[in-house]
Amino acid sequence: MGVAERKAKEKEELRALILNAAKELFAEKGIDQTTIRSIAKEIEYSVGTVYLYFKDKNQILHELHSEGFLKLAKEMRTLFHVSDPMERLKALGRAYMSFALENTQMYDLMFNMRAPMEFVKEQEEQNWHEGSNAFDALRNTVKECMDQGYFKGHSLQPLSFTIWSCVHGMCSLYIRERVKGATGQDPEKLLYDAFEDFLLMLVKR
Amino acid sequence: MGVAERKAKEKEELRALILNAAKELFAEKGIDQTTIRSIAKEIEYSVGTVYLYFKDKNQILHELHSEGFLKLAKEMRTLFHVSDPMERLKALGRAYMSFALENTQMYDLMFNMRAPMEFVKEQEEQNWHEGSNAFDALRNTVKECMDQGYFKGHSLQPLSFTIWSCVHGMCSLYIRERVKGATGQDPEKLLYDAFEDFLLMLVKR
DNA sequence: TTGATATATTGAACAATGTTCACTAAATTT
DNA sequence: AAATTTAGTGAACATTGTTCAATATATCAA
Repeated sequence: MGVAERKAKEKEELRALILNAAKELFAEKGIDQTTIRSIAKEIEYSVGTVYLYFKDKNQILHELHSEGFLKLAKEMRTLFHVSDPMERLKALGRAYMSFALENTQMYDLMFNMRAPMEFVKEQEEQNWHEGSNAFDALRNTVKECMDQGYFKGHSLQPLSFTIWSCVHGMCSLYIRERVKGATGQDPEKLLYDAFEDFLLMLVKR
Repeated sequence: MGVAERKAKEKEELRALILNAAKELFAEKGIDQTTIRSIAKEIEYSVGTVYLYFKDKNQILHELHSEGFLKLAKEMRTLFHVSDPMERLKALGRAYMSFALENTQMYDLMFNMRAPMEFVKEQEEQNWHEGSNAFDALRNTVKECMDQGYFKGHSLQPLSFTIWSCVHGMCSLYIRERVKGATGQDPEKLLYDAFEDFLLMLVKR
């Protein structure tokens, strides 16, 4: 038992080592530069070893994407004490956007890249937990706003999706470098201004 | 002159042949399957020939992306006869979304992929004509709406960007396969519902 | 302790990709 | 007809993700 236990722990450690190396390379150099070889080199193991702990690159990227959702959830959890739902909704949106701007590679992985979804598709239960949990949290807050009289004439599901889309769209256009070229303005400033503008739109009864 | 003229024409034809082959492969199989080799094979020339007409793959993808903008502009142009600016804005949004849903690979290339922007960056005048022209058209229509009393309290530039972001966000989440997993709903239906919901939001004075 | 067994790790090798370039073929000019 | 310019070729290179026979290390049984 002692041996098996220790072995399991060691396996876990090496697994975590690989993931952390991947995460660092990823945040530093972006996905294109994060090759299996570069990960192996970073932790001073061979490429083959990486494949003993992960089925393929998609799995590595999927696990990183899950860590990203954990981090995002953690940052958002601190906002659930805000009792006024509309204030909470605004704060959640701001937090979401800050997360995207401060973790561009990770955000891109979570919401734009194909790799994590390819991995999800290969699983038996093809459920994208991370996504549905996040969307549920948003929808719950929107629901509370509606209960307080906001969003008259709107429906919960489409409205929630619209809100998500809007903030995601801003972040995505920013990360994929479309903002500066199209608008001719400083992207970060425009993003913040547009977000505030969107809140204004939301709050109209 | 006759010779030089004919030669130039032949060059143009082969160039167009390459682009068309690329466009077809692209729409059919997606970007990953559109390799230089597959393009060369399609037109029955060697890989080397492709590189006589295009600097690199980024340039090919950039030209395709430009064709995409032409097509989108063409579809939108038919809507400029709508005199009521708010009606025109709605119609433009609908057309934009339809374009994205019916040309997913092309839309992805135009607004998500890195390749065309990499090419733009390498040019002397790093201006993203296609993007800024499209955004200008949107902004002009938004401006007209404001002149008619819509969007009180909003600013032109951030508001225009917000509108773009919202529709782009929906299309992007759809194309990158995040909608079904997160919302548990039929993506196409949700997109249309959410779009209508967004229009509702826009129109409130 | 030692030999047998099981587990862990390696890195050369493969296929696919974008890209280059010395070579050949064709067309044009002299 | 020869020389020159232009067009086209495809083998070769570097870089990917991925595999797998060979090797090394650790565990266990006697």
